[in-house]
Amino acid sequence: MNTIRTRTQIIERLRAAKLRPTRQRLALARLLFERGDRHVTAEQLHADVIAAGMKVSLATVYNNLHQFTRAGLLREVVVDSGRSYFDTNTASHFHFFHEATGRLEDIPIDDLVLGALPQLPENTSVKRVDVIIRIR
Amino acid sequence: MNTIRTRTQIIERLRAAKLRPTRQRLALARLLFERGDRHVTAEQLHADVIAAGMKVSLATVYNNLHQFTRAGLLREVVVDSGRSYFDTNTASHFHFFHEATGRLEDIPIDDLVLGALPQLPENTSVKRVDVIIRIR
DNA sequence: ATAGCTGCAAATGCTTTGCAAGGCC
DNA sequence: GGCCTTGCAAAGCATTTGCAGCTAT
Repeated sequence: MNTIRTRTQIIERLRAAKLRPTRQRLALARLLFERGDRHVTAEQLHADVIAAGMKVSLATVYNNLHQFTRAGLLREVVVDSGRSYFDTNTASHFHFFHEATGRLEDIPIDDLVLGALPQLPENTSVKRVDVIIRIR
Repeated sequence: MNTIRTRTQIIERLRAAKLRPTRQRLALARLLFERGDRHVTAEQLHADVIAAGMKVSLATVYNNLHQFTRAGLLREVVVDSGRSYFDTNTASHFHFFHEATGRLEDIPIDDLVLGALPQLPENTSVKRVDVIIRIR
C-alpha cells in the first residue's frame, strides 16, 4: 500500500532515483504516486495526463514508465500478450485479472499463501513469482 | 504429461475437434503432439515445420495455434508482453520462466501447492490461475 | 555548459486480416 | 460443389528508436 505523497516528497523520490523532476516526469509521477495503488497501461496514463491538461507525448510516457520500473518505483505486470501494466505497488503481492474489463486488482498478500517453492533448476535463482487469478 | 500419439490418433484428435486434417495442420499437430510436453511460440513452431521440410506459412501457424487453443488442445501462456507461448500440457500446472533464454518449463503440479484461494470479487468466478516463477 | 530529457515520426516485432486460389469431404 | 483452409501481402497495434531541439542543474 503506497502512502499518499506530496509534490515535494515526489520530487525527492525522483531525485533519489537520479531522475530529474522535469515538468513531464513530475506530472506522470504525481498521477502515479499521489494516490494509492494504481495499475495502468501506457495508453491509460497518457490519457490521464492529457486529461489533466498537460502535454506529454506517448513516447515520453513509455520512457518514464521504464525508468520508474528500472528505479524500482513501479513493477511491470504481464497479463495479456501485447499489453503491459505497471503497478505502483512494488511489494510482493498477487493479482486478480478481470478478463471482461481488462482491469487488474491487487490481492491482499495474506489472502493467498503459496506453499513451499519447488526445487529450482540448477544454478538458477528466483527473480520473481507472478500469480494471476483470471476471473470473469 | 501427454502421451506419444500415432499419426492416426492425431488425425482422430483433429476430427474430434472438428478440424480437417489438412497437410499443414497435420504437420503442425504432429510436431506438437507426437512427443511429450512442448512450449512453443508461433515463430519456433514455424521454424520447426520448415526445418522438417514442409511448407507452411506463418499465418497458418498462427491460425492453427489459435484453433487448437479454442479446441482445448493447447493452452496459451503469457510470460512476456509481445510474445505468446503455447503449451501442449492443458492440465492445471505452473511454470518456470528462464529470463535469460526465454525458455518455459513445467513445474510438476505437486511441487508447488497453492493455499486457499482468496475471496473473489462479487459475481465472479475463476477462469484460470497462472503461476510463473521467473528465474535467472 | 552540458548531460539528460522530450517529442515527433519512422521503424520495429509480433500478430491479425482480406481475399483469391486451392484442397478436403 | 461447397465450405474450410491456405498463403501472401497488407494492415494493425503496442512499443521502441533516432535524432534535433529543449531544459534542469
